Amino acid sequence: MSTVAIPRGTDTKERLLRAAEGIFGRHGYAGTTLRAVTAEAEVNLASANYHFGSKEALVMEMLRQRVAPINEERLRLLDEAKRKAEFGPIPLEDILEALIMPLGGAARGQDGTDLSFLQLVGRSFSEPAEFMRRVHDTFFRELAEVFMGEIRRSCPQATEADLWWNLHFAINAMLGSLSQCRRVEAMSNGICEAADLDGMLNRLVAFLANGFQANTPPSRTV
Amino acid sequence: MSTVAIPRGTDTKERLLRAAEGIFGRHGYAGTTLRAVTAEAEVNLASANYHFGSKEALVMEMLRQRVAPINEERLRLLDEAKRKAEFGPIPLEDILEALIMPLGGAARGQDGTDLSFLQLVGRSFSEPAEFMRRVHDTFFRELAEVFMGEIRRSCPQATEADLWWNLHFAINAMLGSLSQCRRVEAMSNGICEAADLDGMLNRLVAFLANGFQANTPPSRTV
DNA sequence: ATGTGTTTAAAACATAAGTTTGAAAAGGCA
DNA sequence: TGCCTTTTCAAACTTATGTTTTAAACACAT
Repeated sequence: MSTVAIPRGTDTKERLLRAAEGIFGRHGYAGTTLRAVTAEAEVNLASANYHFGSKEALVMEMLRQRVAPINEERLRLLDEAKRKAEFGPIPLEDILEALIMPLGGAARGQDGTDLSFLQLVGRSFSEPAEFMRRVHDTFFRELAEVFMGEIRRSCPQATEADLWWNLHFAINAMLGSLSQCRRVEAMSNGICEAADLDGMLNRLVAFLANGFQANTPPSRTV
Repeated sequence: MSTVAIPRGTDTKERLLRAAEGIFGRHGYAGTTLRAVTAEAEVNLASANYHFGSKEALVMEMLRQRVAPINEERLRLLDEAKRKAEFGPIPLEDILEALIMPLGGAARGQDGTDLSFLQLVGRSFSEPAEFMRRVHDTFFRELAEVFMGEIRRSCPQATEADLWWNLHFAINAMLGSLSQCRRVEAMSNGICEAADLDGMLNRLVAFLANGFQANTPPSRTV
């Protein structure tokens, strides 16, 4: 049932964060019970509240530690692409790569690929819990603005509405597809392999880069 | 807090299904409590178990009643497109329209556009609850096969892996984007309007049709 | 060694939620 | 009307879960 056991000797706070990560990824916020987390972490139930104050605070801290480095890497890659483009418009594909590829790096732990981490990121977006919305605003609103700035420069012919809609589609395709990547294996009867992270991410980037080139046609009746 | 009140006179079973619909859409499966549902339906708490046997059965029945007509409409549109193409390969855009447009019709109730219905559909995909996975397999596995059959005929040059991955991206973009369509309004500071259902769906179809044309490039290192 | 602040432990508490129960009310039919 | 079935209702039951409490164990400086 559980994933790789958390090594003994690790201090309690760290063990809690690690256990929360796996359980949140697999079962979502509501399904993350402190009893399950403390059991997997092999620590006492009360220690969760002792160290973090509340379940919300524990999950928030876990997300912060996991998401912050990814966003830093995203901005770093975006900056790198900017310099590569000599501060002119960045090719859209490079922008999307900067957004997407850091997720691959983060999912590749020391003990192989951890797909439940991708679920975790996806859930942080789709969770209905009210406080998760705040979480997301905290971590992603500013990032979206920065990326939108570059996208705008790269697609001068598109309207603002076009760009925001396309970014919306891209973000949701990214989070949904990665979060649910196990499903494509089942659907395709094993032809697609989610464990091939690079393959998956490259396909995703190509798909979204193409999608972005859609100049939205005028509304038509269906 | 609640949406439009459910008209009195409606029989209990119907009231429960309608209330469950709105609450499930807004708060997900775990957040759908029988107490909240029966309160919104203005019926007694015990009636949920009396009429449906369990919370799972109530939600399942609600989903069945909502999803089944959509899938029928999807197959009808696909068939229509097939005949329009004189039983040759169907244009990819038409296939995607058959998949997506019925969601718009379903979200347009008698009292205006009901965006929470789109959330409902999206959640039925992303919910971590184990039984929701079964729900989904029940309703969508066969549908995916049928659509894949047509997609395959329309893209003879692509590999099976290409097609399944692209379909995966498209489905997740569709469900995620529609489910979270409120967010694009916030992100764009009101430039994008989710209430304009036709506009949103047309943009989505265009985006995905373009994305599908991505011939996945060979894996490259990043 | 002793005292002090920190961490862990077991148990209890309070609340929320799915379900069950038994009686009352409503509906239908001879 | 009288009888039977179906439905509604209020209340209780059971379990799950976040949180708190109190004491013991521990770490470490004096």
